[in-house]
Amino acid sequence: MKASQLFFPTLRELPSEAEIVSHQLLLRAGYMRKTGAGIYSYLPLAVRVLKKIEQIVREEMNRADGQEILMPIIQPQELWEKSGRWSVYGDEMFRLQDRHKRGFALGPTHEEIITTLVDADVQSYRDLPLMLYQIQNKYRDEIRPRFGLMRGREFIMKDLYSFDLDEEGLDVSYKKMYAAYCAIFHRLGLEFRVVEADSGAIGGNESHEFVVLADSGESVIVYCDRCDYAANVEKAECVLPEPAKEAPPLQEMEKIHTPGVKTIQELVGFLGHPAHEQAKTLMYMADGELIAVILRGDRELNEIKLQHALQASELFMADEMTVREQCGAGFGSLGPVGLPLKVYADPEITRLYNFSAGANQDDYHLVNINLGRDFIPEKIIDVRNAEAGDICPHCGGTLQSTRGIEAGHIFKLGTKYSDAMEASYRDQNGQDQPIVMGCYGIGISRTMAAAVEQKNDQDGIVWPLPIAPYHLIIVPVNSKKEDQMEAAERLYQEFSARGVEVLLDDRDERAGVKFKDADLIGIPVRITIGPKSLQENKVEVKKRMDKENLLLTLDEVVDKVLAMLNAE
RNA sequence: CGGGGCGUGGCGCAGCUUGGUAGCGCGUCUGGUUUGGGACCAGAAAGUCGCAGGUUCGAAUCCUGUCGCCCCGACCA
Repeated sequence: MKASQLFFPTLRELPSEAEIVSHQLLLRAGYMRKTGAGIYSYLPLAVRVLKKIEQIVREEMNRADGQEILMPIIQPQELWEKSGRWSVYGDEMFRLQDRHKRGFALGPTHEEIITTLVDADVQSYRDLPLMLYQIQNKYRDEIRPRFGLMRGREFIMKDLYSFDLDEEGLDVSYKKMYAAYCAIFHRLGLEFRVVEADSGAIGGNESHEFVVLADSGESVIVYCDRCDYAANVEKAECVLPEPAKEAPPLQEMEKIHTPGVKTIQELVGFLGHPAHEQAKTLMYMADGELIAVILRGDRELNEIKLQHALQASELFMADEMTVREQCGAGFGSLGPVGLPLKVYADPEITRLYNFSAGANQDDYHLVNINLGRDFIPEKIIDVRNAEAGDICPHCGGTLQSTRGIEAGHIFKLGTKYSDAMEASYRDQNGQDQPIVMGCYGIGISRTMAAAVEQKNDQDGIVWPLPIAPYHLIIVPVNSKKEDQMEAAERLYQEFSARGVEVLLDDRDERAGVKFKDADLIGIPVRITIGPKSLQENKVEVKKRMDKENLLLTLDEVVDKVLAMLNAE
């Protein structure tokens, strides 16, 4: 491709709307433009990257016995009513009507369609197992789309669904997909981790996330420094350390006047007790009932764990009015002692002695509180987020923490949808059995953004070779010099003939502009053809991340660069 | 949905408090000089100041409404 023909409008200045680096660079480097909030148009360079990601995904899905299909984006309301999700899915689903006022949804996911499809045409145990997938746009009316492609309202996704006879079959399919996903992210050239994840509202009993590591990522994960354990902080089990041999003597509980002290930090200053010797009291409405949750002052509550532990279908933080009515004090003065409600305590509270917390009276706190003596929780439940420094639940090692972007997520669904959609097969004994399902997604467009987020520097994007829009860019320093252009054309032809995807920067621009653009759009290897070296029949080769040029003769450069690319 | 911010040539912004000629940088076009890390000179085109009402002799500027965008939160998984 000639750069003079390529539509890649690069910007010299940062677009004001972009906050994170992948968003900024994809706009600046001319990969995409915003069409609306969370809706983007992809320009030629982005399409090349997306197609490459899709192709890698497709190859691995096919290798794992997946078969590609394509389902409609527009989905009839009746299918969603059958699964019960038309009313449950809420505002996140784009809904529309046709001229006859029939309801439709823009597909946020395709369980309903595919289960219906499979139900109609899979009748015998002989037809299973089956794995079907598609690569297609998804639509979710996010409350707040943000960060460019990270959370869009329209995005490209690969979704595969597995259909098995039973749980054992599902295990096999799940393992296949797990392996295929590892292969995919490895081939994409990205650093990633597989983490145990919460399966959330989708249900099922096993789930893993594939997280592309990047400091700006929204997912926080912990991983063990000794074994291969890794988990989303929301899922990671928290392990209590061995108790101290001897509990310290219990001090007498005392009420302290603490005017104006509302936060843990303020109390640290006031009492001199560190946060981990205090208890934090959080108030939640769980299915309409006000409850209190106690955890160590320096910890964070994990609402998902709480919701699971309480088996609550509806859970949200209580408002101060309700709290004040029932507890006699506002936020910042609450504590477990004497609360007329169900109190749930994190296990760590059982290891706290003589700790402090609110007194349920404004401007007062209690010190030397002890569980068992001063209050008895309804239940001890693990409800905090895991953190770096925690004990690994598998091997006892120490957990480290890092951030990343959830690019893939695999779930065991079980029979949730096959029950709802009545998708069954006839077994060997002539009995109808529900099909056991799994679903497996990769955000293709999000993966592109995640790659940029992980691979960039001051000058722009640094694509891993497997997903770079072009492998190589040839830059004649001065496009008006015939000898330079001749050499450039010759190399362009030779590389192209050998299967290398080459961009030839034949634009009538100064060298500086060409270099800046080449770096910005992130082409892995650059060949520069300049007057001095060309006199010696040589050209310069430079990898995107290298500082130094390599001088090679025109005769050897093709083989050498091919070897370099193959080594990547 | 709550809080905050922003809408002014293609992009980034100033002007608004105190109403009176729409401005700067980048980009674009023409000509010339240049040509190894975002060149220089000269000239040019391009803006219903988001939209709709209102106040006023006069509105980018003041008032009301509305639409859109960005950030934080809640929500979702």
